[in-house]
Amino acid sequence: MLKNIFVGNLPFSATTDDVRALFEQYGEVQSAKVITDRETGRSRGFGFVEMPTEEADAAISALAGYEMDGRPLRVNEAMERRERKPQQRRSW
DNA sequence: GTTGAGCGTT
Repeated sequence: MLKNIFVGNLPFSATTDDVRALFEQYGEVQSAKVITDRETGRSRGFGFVEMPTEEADAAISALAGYEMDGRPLRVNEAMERRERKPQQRRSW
C-alpha cells in the first residue's frame, strides 16, 4: 500500500530530485514531485512523495521539521488530490 | 511564498 506524502515549506531552490533523494533515505520512493507554477515554471514551495505506508511513516517522523535551506519542512500525509466530497470541491 | 490539473460551477 502506498501513502501519499505532502511536503510543504520547501525552499524555492528545492527540486524534485532533491526531494526524492531526501526521502529515498527512508525507503523506496515510488514517485516524487515538486509542484511548479504552470505559467511561471517557478516552484510553489511544496511537493508530493509516494512511498510504501511503513516507509512513508518513517520518513514523515524523520523529516518533519527537517531544515532545508533554513526552512523547517512540513511533512505529513497528503490531503486530497482531486477526489473528495462534493462540498469540498474547489470553487474554480 | 503550503495540498498537484483543470472537467467548467457547490
